[in-house]
Amino acid sequence: MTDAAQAAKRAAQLRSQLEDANYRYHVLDDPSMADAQYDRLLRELDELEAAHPELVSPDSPTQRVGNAPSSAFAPVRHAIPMLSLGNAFTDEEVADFERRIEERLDRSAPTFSVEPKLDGLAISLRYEDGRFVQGATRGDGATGEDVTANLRTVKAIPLQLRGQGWPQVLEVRGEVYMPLAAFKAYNERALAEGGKVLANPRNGAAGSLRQLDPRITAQRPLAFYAYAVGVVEGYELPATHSATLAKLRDWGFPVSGESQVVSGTEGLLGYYRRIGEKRHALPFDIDGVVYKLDDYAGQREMGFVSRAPRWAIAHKFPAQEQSTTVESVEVNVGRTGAVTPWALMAPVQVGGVVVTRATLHNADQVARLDVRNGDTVIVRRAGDVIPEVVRVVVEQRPPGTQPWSMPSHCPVCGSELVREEGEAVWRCSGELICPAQRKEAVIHFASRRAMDIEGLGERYVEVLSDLGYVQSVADLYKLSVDDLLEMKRRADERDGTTPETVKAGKVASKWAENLIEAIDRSRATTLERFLNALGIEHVGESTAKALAAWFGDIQLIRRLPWPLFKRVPDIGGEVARSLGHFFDQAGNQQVIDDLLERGVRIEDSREPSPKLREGLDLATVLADMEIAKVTKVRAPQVVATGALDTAKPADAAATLAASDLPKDVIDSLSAWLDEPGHWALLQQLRTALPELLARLPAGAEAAAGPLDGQTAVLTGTLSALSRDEAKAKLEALGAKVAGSVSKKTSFVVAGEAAGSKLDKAQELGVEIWDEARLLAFLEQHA
DNA sequence: TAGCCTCGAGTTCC
DNA sequence: CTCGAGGCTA
Repeated sequence: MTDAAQAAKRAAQLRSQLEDANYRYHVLDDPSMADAQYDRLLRELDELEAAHPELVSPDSPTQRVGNAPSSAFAPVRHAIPMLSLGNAFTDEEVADFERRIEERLDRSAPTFSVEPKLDGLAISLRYEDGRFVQGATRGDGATGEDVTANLRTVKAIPLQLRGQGWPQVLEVRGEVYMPLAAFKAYNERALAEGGKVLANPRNGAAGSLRQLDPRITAQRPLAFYAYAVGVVEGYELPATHSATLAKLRDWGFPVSGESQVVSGTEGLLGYYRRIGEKRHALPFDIDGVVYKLDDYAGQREMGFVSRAPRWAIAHKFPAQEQSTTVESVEVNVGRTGAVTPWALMAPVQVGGVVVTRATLHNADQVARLDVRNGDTVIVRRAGDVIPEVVRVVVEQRPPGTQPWSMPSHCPVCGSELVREEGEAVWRCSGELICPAQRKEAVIHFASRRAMDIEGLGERYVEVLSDLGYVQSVADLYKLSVDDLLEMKRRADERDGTTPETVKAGKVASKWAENLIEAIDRSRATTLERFLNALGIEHVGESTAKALAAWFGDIQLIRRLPWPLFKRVPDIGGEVARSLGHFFDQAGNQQVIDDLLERGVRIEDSREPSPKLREGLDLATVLADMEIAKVTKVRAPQVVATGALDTAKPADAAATLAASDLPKDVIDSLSAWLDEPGHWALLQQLRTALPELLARLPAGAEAAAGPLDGQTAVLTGTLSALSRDEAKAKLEALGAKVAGSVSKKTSFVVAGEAAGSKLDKAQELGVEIWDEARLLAFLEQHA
């Protein structure tokens, strides 16, 4: 055999191996070859073709890396037009579609071939004698663009048909798309390398096919599914669409594994529901499902209306992404004074609900998106719930707009807005004088997880606050039924809505009585709720619970020098200082006094926890205070000098100077002691420490629970008990209940419709309990 | 000091 | 649900 003949034989062998690997990977979803081996064979073929240029053919796998750029896309006329489909959005419309077919064909419950509708780009592929010769976009349906060179780079598209007995001429229609995982990976890499990221998988796929340089297309992770045929010559197709799909698969085309055959309206809607539920688990974006009458005879009989077939329809999911216009960018002032910008938009349906507003988080986010008044924006419901502005359509920006900027003063109270070094949020400096902050504080105070005043929502707090009835949260406990009725009258007067009927009067007084009763019920509370209700910065539910468990008593907590808060696990310098700052303010102490005076009772006061004993000494606390140079090692040495037991700062400084401590320690401590308030804080600590120690019960630890040291996470909806109840019961058995899954999670309790947390648990191999298992466990350890 | 894990805070709509 | 930031740990 000649050298050239041998090379030709080897090249043919390599091509067949590589195409086979492609087929197994993209069509059968059953890879037979490691990526590295694939690359090795491809390189060998490439070298072989370089040495023997006569061996290069357009259907060689080496050509998938893309050829040099072409200048434009030639128009391609579709001999059989690429149809568009009619849309159905409701069950009703699907039923109508099915009924029309039943009536016209005089059949009951006809059979349909159904499949997901991929959100990609429709294309047509032409094969002559089994070889891929031309690929075109859909275009307007009659004429598309020749993108053959780009399509050659898509590995899921066979360059040569498999098996035997295929038509002499075959046009295959299908969708080019970008799998979600590949899209994500591509963007991550692009971001890391400073390249351009793709906006979404659909645009990514469309943009990739319109690249003039196929070598760029080759870099994009595109995939393909076949769903129909166009021109077929020299071949008799099977009688049904579903059988044709099976043929396409045999010939080497990927066909959606989700396609099925169902019958009647019920079959169609059932399929729609099943796919809808699976939608987020699918590895690609879909925007609905497609129903096609399965038998070709029936299709011919049904015919067409204008451009769309009567025998097929797309049943669309409610759109998850929509465009709308920004009417204005407004700001909101929260409980902590955080000023958050949000967009007021023209109402638009997104994922089945009407959206008019979306948060923009903070000034940085507005700048990043560059949202301006009048802009057209793309809105999406993040995690299917919360509306979010994805991006601005800059091409549609009206002329003469200015970038948005954060106002310099609070829109509610006029105080200056300030931003802490290194923080993202701007805050209103008005604190307690800002009506917005006061209002939010009251709403938080009354909320379910705080004092739980039923019926006191945002609406009423707003009026109570505006009309001056409630300045501080303690004022709530001064309100009478008459106050509320008068307030309501004034509010109605203000709004100009006053139907003064006897009935309205009765309804109003019943409302007032109920609210007063709810306020009264809230007087009996727990320390945890009370602490949470105060609205101390950085102190939410979880921290409030820890404080309650460790210190047990509000009278102790409200007078504790701040470094002692750091004795509690999960409380560090920031939170401890925040607590100290809050209780240092006379106004806040007054509010606590007022609340207790007006009948608020903390019903679970108890001794501080004996676990505190460890570390309740001056040296440990001193090390906690984050004084420069006074470390864990140095603090005991400082205490040993006795300098802190002296009567005046000057004495302390003298004692320190006389000690054998390093000079830098002495200097930094002396400087610290010179600052206002620090000496006083030290004196407080010296009295508080022994007092606290004396209050600690000598008793042993509580009995061990069966879930001690375990962390549980709840997700989905439980049926027998609420999430809060489940949480409380698990905690009673010693477990910690966290909000998110990590590798530290001991087990995840998954109820109905569990979402991303369940996925995460599976990914990390965390143990998963269903509700039955939880109930059985609780039962057993009751 | 970086890199988890959590918690807090703000948010939308029914 | 998401983002930002605090606390803890290797």
